[in-house]
Amino acid sequence: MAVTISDVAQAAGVSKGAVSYALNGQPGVSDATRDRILQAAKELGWKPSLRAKGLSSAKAYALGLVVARDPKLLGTDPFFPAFIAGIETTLAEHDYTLVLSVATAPGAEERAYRKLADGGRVDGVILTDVRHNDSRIGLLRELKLPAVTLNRPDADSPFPAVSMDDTDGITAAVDHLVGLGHVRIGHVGGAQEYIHGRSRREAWEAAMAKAGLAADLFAEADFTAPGGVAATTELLRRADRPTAIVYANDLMATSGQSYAQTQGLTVPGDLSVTGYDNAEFTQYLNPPLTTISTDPMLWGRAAAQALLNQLNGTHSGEDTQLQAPVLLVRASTGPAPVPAAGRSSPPRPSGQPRASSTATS
Amino acid sequence: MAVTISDVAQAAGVSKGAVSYALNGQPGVSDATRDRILQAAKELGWKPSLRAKGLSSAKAYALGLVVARDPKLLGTDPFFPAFIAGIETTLAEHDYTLVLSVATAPGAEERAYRKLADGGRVDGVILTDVRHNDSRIGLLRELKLPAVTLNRPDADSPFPAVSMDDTDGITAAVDHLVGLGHVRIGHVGGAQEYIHGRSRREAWEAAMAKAGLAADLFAEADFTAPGGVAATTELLRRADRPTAIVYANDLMATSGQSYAQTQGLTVPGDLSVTGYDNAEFTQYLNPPLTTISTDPMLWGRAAAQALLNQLNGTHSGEDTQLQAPVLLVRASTGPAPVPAAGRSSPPRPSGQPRASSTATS
DNA sequence: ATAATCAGCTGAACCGGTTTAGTAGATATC
DNA sequence: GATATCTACTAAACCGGTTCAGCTGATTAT
Repeated sequence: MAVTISDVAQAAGVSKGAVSYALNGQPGVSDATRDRILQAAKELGWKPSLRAKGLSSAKAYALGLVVARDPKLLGTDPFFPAFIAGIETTLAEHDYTLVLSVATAPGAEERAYRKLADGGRVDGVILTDVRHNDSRIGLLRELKLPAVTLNRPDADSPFPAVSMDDTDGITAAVDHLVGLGHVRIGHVGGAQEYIHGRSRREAWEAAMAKAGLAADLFAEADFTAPGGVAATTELLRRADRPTAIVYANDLMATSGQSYAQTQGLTVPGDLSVTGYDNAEFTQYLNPPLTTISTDPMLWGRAAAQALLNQLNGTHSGEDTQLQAPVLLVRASTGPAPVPAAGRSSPPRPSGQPRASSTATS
Repeated sequence: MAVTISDVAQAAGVSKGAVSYALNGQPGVSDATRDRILQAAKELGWKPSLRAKGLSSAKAYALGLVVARDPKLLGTDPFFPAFIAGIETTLAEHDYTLVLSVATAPGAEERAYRKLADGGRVDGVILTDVRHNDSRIGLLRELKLPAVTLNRPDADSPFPAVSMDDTDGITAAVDHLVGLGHVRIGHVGGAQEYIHGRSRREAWEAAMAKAGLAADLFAEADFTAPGGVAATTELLRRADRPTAIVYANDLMATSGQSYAQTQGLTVPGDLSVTGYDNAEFTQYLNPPLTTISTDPMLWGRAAAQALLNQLNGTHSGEDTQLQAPVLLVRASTGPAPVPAAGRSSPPRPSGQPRASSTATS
């Protein structure tokens, strides 16, 4: 087998304990001896066994992430890969690893958390996609598994939260559309079961109210592409159909925009569209999508850091608030269409940051 | 602390060893005693510590996956999430977990493998995105870390491979285009450093040769959207520019198609386009993308299974060959344009299934 | 009837670290 | 000069499982 602490101890002519002290920078060995031990360790190429370390120190040196999504949807969501990359950048500095669990079948999610907790495979977990009255926070409490949540749950939660407010982005999108002269601005929401589905809807409602507009063009969907089509269909069928739709994510915006086009509407001529997430492919759509650019990688970094802080006791007790995402204006939004009857002055695209190259004339 | 094997032993009135035998279904205890022990274990809610188990049995009960990609690209690639979900479905049955590592910085990849190997955090790894003369197989050999590779490396590899041949899909795409009357069929390849970048190119060349056509319209890209634009630009600038392009993945096809449209070409009127992967968003493009539908989830299942088989010694020694992906014909491919006699300007947008509302005129 | 075998169990060693209790020798204290 | 204190270390217990050697009492073979 591989070289163990005993081999190193023997080579350096000391006891196992001394090697342990030397390695971990603890007092109890003289500098001279420490150097000798470290030298021997290096020569033998000793890497302390994480398993043994974990057994005696009762730590797993791993964090867990359970992703509960339809794998079909998963593949389309740009959030997780970047988020995970962010987690990794933090973990790389603290020799922790990430244990990832994907729960696709119903009920698999709870089993996944139990699996991580039971054998002591992880020291804590990061909770994403927090739901309304999320049952997982009770579960984790029962399992005595430390955690951080992405955004603060609406139910009472003992866990620190790392939040990225989506209000500002949605507000900016609505304001942008209002500035373009739109008054019938719809919203295709994500599943309202998710708190980010809710908060985006509420942000839309608040922004509409602030502009003195009625927030009555709402259709709930489920963050999926087909869901986006269905919700868009519903909104466009209405007599007072919207001239602009704020979607709760890019995938729904993409499929909604595409659907509108197949119905003979031009984007943004007849319908302006905004997304959320800034998935890379959205800038290659036709037209490129105006969307809200989040930073999932930063979120991952911060979440992992918050969890590690909690584990080693340096948690501040405060929630972490990350910088709010910003609106990215592209060509899928344009001036509101002029009512066919009276050719009254259409609102000019006032001081747009970037020219909408595909604006209908 | 939690309940341990000793607690169970005491409760059942037996020794620790007996509990271990009973739990693992090994001989050495009578059925009656076994039942009594399992009963006691259940009542106490005992979950054997993975850490302790791992220490004595010298196993980590975890598999590793190192993903080395630009996080930007990662988020757009539908492959990994589904692939990981596939791995999970296998692991869920074998109480193993998945340790995921994302290496973004250069050099981080090797460090990631070493990190997984050194502490004994994983029992084996799955190698994706195999490269030409991949240095990782030597590294893993050195680290004595069992592995399986996705597709067989071109360098000599001691590890079993789980392969999904991409020849058939590309061949089908080319045949499809040939059947539509195309003769100038280009290929935008992925980075040729990757063996799947190469094999797709070779498949294209072979299919072209089979059809008696010259395979001279090749442009190498890097699987990214901007890369796809650059390669498409290059191909379309040529005097003998292609009437159809076979892209090595969906992302490049998406950006390439979008670029062609901004240049005034209609798809598929002037240019037919095929992708590879069947990312979900591709069916919501305008026009929906003809692509090759792979099954990353199945691949993940199979790869994890092959690795587990290798670990417990039941590996057959044979590579696993998965079912080849199939061509999915959508609206981005159509009949080859008839060469306009006198004019060199692009033909009129002929009967498009959906109007390209934003074509610059 | 005695030896050989075997099922069923126990006690202890072991995996590779951490940590505690204890000790020898040097230094400080009075 | 005797005692207390401190430094630098060692030996051993410990984490929670697995596994091996050995012991017992019953069954089978001769």
